[in-house]
Amino acid sequence: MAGTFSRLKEQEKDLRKNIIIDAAEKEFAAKPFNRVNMRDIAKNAGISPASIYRYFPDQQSLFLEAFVRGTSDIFQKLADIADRSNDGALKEITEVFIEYFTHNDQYFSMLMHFFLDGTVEQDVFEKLRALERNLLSVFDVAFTKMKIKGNIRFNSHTYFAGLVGIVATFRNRPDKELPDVLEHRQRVSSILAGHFSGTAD
Amino acid sequence: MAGTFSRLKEQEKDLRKNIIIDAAEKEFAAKPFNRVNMRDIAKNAGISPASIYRYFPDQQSLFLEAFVRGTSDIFQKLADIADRSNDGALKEITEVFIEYFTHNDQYFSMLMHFFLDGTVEQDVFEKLRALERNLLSVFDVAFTKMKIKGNIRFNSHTYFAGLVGIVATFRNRPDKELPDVLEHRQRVSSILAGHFSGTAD
DNA sequence: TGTACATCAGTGAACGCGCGTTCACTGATGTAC
DNA sequence: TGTACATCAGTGAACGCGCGTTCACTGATGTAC
Repeated sequence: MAGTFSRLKEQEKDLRKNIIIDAAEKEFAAKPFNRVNMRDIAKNAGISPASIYRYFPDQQSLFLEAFVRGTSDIFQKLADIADRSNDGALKEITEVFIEYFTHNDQYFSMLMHFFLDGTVEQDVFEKLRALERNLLSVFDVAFTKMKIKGNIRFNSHTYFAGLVGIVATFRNRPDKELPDVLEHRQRVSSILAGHFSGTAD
Repeated sequence: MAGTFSRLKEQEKDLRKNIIIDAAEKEFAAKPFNRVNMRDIAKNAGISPASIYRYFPDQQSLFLEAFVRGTSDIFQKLADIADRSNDGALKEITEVFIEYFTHNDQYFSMLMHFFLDGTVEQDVFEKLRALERNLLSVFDVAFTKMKIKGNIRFNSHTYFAGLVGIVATFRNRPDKELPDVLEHRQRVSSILAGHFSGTAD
């Protein structure tokens, strides 16, 4: 059957795509986002640079797919926490968010890059917007359960922006190791959570 | 007198430095930060690219000096507002901050670049840290006057991060014009201010 | 079972561009005597 | 007042590197008959 056959071929192609994304992720984990390049990804995947272009139209698409695949687990996890809790579990969501992006800074840098760069293509942009909406709705759930005063969605926006700002502002430095950065971010974000819970600390 | 003479020469040199910084600022205002280059700055200043290197050791130093000069007024203004107020004037500080960085996105992008890049040199980094401390102390003054509960400096950190996140997260888009972005940022930041004032809205 | 042809993954090398920075040089101005 | 020399701003052209992407080609596998 031609149908089954071409479906098989599609699956094989997807497998090979995933190998390239694996390689990209390894590169992202090994060095700062802005120094990851196609040659190194190819080398890491054991293929030639030109081959990548059989699977991805350009670099940006590859990066986006890596980002989406790499962050889907954590976004799902955050959604689950919010859904299952009675009180919104804002503190836990916050901690998990901070913990994840502290240990996976590559995705945070990528996100900031997409936000700040201004040269992202339309369809890439749309996909990111969809992701952002998903994430915001996690906070919507939390704030709804918390019965927060005022407009839910605006509060979600504000809170999300706050978390992004915390990760953007407190970063690795010559004198600061990762555990210290994590601790500081957790402390500061718990202050933020406190202000949004009505129980300042 | 050799003293006076060489002082005059120093002044002239500073004047010429400032002409280059003027040109850099014009470039920053005209296009996204990451597309500003030395050739265009030189062209804008009416000199050759090589000449810039008589006044600045490298691009990063020029950018930093442009940033410091370009933002010193607004930082001073924010400090004044906090100092002169009785209640800390958090709302006004917030509005001015958001308004400035919405209309001078080049400096915000530059700041984010310095934060996220990771390849900034030690002395550049130190100068930015000093600037950040200055800005944080503005919020310290405000929160002290507001008699906020908890650690003052940590609250300043949190609040500053929140504002940074708001500017980083809500940006110009194909479908969003500058006034809309400003309005949204103001609305969201006033929610943030509300949570830090104990009067949620 | 064999032959001509199509399809497609894969490749090394090269293209092309942007861009920070340096080079080797010119020309004006100041200084020593 | 004149001459040799030092200093320094300024320059056009080139260097050098990184890097995304494309080119022209090979070789394996599938298809038609």
